[in-house]
Amino acid sequence: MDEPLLSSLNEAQRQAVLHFEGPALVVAGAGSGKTRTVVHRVAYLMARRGVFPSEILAVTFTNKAAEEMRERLKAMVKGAGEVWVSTFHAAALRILRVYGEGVGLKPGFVVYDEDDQTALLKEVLKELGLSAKPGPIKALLDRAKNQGVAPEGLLAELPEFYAGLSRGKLLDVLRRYQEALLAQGALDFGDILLYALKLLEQDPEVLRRVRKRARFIHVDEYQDTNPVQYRFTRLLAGEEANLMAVGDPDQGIYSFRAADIRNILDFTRDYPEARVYRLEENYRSTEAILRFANAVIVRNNLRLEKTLRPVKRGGEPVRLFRAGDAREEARFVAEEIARLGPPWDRYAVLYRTNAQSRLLEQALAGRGLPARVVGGVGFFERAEVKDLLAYARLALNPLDAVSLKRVLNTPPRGIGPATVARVEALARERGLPLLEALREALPLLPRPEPVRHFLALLEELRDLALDSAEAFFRHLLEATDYLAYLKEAYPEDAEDRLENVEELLRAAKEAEGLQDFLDRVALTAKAEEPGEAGGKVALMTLHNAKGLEFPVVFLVGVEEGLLPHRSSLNILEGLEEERRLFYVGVTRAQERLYLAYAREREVYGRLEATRPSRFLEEVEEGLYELYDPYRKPVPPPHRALPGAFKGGERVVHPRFGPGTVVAAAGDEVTVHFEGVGLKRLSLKYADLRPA
DNA sequence: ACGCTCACTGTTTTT
DNA sequence: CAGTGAGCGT
Repeated sequence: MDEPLLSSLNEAQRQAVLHFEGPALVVAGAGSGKTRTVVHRVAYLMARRGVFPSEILAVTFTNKAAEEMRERLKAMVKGAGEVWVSTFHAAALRILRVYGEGVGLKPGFVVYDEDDQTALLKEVLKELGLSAKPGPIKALLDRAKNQGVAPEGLLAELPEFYAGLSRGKLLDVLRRYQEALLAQGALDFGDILLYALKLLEQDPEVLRRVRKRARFIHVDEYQDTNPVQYRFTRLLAGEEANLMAVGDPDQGIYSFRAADIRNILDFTRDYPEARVYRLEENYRSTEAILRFANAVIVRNNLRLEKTLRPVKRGGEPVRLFRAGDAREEARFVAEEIARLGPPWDRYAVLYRTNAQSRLLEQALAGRGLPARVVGGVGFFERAEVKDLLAYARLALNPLDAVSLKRVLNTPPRGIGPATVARVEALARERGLPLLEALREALPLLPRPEPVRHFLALLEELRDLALDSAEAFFRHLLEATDYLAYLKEAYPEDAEDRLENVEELLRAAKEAEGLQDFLDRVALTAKAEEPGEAGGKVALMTLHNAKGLEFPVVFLVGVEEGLLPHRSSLNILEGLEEERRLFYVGVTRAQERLYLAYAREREVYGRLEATRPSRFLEEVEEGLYELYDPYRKPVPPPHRALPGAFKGGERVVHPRFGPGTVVAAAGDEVTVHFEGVGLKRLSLKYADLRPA
């Protein structure tokens, strides 16, 4: 590394970069050059301190962040390719792939995603003859795993009946779930870290080896670590504790995932030797934006005192737009973007909940503005992609019953519920894995051919599983005639789905092998989907926006109930986290920041009056201004109410377009839409307006 | 065994 | 309203 590179840093950054051994806490405000500092520090360790790249670990929060760090390191210092840069989960999974048998994992174990987890939970409930909602149980399970406590420990805090089950029954479910999971060679997301931690705790030899590979540790976004990650880090750091924790307590927004900002607040207590470095000089945002941001976050109590100092003086004022409803809010965003002009990837629209994206998408599309939604329904969660992945997992792990059931009759091959019931009964009776039972059941079936066929297919796939991931999928598509099935089963949107399959193949090409591919997929967040080039307006939740920056940011839905979200209000410190979320959104903006709220908004399809967010009231008036350049000449016709029609009236529906009322009876209206046909609508729900 | 229609349910955020 | 699951008709 060149000395001039060091001189390109500010004083605080330089101090942090020069830190050598022992623990360090880098309190890095938004836009203060955090990644830059870590990258320089790693480079400095290698170039000036004689540390081998193979002794350095850098943990990031997302794969995307890991990738970026890897790239920047490679560009700066030779040999950086050997630095271990990874997310917590990817690091843990890697450890488990190598040493997992030590904690009872089967080779070729698979990682279940949320859907699989829910599917298994449903199975268990069915098996135990209980009717309960899987959702809350899953939440409980996740919480226990993220906190690293046995489910019994959490149970005590719950009401006697939770999710419609007594404590005893609930415990049965949780135990049976874990048992089933392990029996079929699967881990759920929470297990990954938990098992890795267990492994390091109980096997000194493994710990020694991993420590050798992680003599100097960096943890990014330390404020988002949960108790398991905390213990994992602490154990790995050991006595030497060459640990650099980097983060910002003001940006801790993952408590629902059991992240605890106390981990960063208490760092100097946990590591009394720690040196503290504060990066408060902000290179990202204008002074106007930062003054607003500082005014927001200063209201929090649970923080380390910190004030961001702008490098960019002055700037456009922060602007607030007050819309009548969400549609108008969306229209404002679209019109303002259109007015300011391309390039479109300068803009981001941020919101609290995914449900808010729809209207925004529509409004942007209506103005012909290209947009991409980051997150939402993830690529790897689409049915056709999940089908193919299920085949792959099954090929690597024949014990995986969830995947087996998914593909058993997809594409349809004549294996129906009757057969499944029979096979499951046999499996239970004889204590066999499902696939074994399928084989054993052959002589007992009235129509064994389809099953025999399926078993032969699996054999074939098992051999192919060792090939490249791409070759595997190509063969799979051929052997199952899957594309033809897609066209037949989804005549409406077969094209999109075929495109998704293409995308899967493209992604598979990048992987080292099938196992590697599946691991990557399991650890890839929705927000990091493949494809999706630039040149588009970015739409995403505030959570997804963390770590990103945009010249122009629209932060919409700044309302009571939404931001702060209503669900946070009865949670201790929930309000502070909502404020941090707002702060994160605000600090994404480089040049211009727009805030917006709507006076009424649809919730569950019901219209509700709203109030502006208390966060706005907390900020002094002078730090933002009202903005309304599009005073509309004619207010849009209001939604039709029951009794508004007799028949013959012209109306407009957001999806079906213009139409004519054919018949009306109270709330029920029948409308003929041009080019669509007759539709029966309920005025209570349908957004039907007089034309 | 398959596909369709009908009712129900749910929205906080995601590695 | 939209997405999902259950039940029915073929």
